[in-house]
Amino acid sequence: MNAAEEKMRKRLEAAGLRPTRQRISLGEILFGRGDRHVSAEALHAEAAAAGETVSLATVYNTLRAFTGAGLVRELTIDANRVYFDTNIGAHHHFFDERNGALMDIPAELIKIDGVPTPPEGAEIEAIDVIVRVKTATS
Amino acid sequence: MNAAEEKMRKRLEAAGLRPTRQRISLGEILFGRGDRHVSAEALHAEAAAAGETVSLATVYNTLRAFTGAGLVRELTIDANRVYFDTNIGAHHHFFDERNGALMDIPAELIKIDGVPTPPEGAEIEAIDVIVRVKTATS
DNA sequence: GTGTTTGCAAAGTGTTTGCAATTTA
DNA sequence: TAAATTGCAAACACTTTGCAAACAC
Repeated sequence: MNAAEEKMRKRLEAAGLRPTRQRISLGEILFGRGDRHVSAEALHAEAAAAGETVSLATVYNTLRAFTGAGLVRELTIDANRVYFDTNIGAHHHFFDERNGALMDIPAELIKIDGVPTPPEGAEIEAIDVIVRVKTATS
Repeated sequence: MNAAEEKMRKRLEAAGLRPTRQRISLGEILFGRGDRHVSAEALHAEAAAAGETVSLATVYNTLRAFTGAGLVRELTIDANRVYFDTNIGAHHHFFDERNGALMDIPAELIKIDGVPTPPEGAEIEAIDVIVRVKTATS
């Protein structure tokens, strides 16, 4: 029995999710190597490349389940693709419009002042800072 | 000859766009009343409500043309819908996740410090701050 | 066993495209 | 008249859904 697999199984149980074969596989890919930003499509491809059999629908289901359980966070950065971020703490992003690359910016680095009081009855959920960059054309 | 229409015609010409009937109509709706945030679908509905005959495809074409000409700016805020902002100056946004409402925050109000140097060879295009709020459930 | 999850294929959204007809300069 | 624009319907890319079979507890 693989140790990483066992650990993932526990992590899913702790989050109240049934540790199915597919969720364990996807979890290992997502959380196995530091912070990641993935689209459903990309995760599906990675799973396939790793020899795991997981349908695209299940990848979507799983990512939604992980999001609901707080293991992962949805990012809105590109209008035609949902990204999921395995870093669930507060932080910001560099987004390279040329190639779609995303890079974390630790929350402590950026100081934001002067955010006005939200409209009557609204409460601030999150403050997202996206630094859009373009790499020079080669 | 409507004065507003004539003005819009000139504005389009100045931007290097042919002033077609459809572009003038859409332009008047977009720029006629202060800063606006619209989706293609919403603009199409508004045009229809105003009695203008414009196909949805043309609304998309026009918004793309306006974006290219710098009359309008694309906003990435919601993963399944593109918004266009008639305010092309630097500024930020409140976004109400409950009802999709968008509200401008003047750039001068918010001070951002500590943005790290972008990765090698990349240049900062824009810094977007999105303050996500939720109105209390009624 | 009972309720959950999977996976397929079909349906759904929002957006783009091909192309003939129309319009603009 | 030449080049750009329109509008329809079809094509697209991404995501969700319906439902029967497989699985977890």
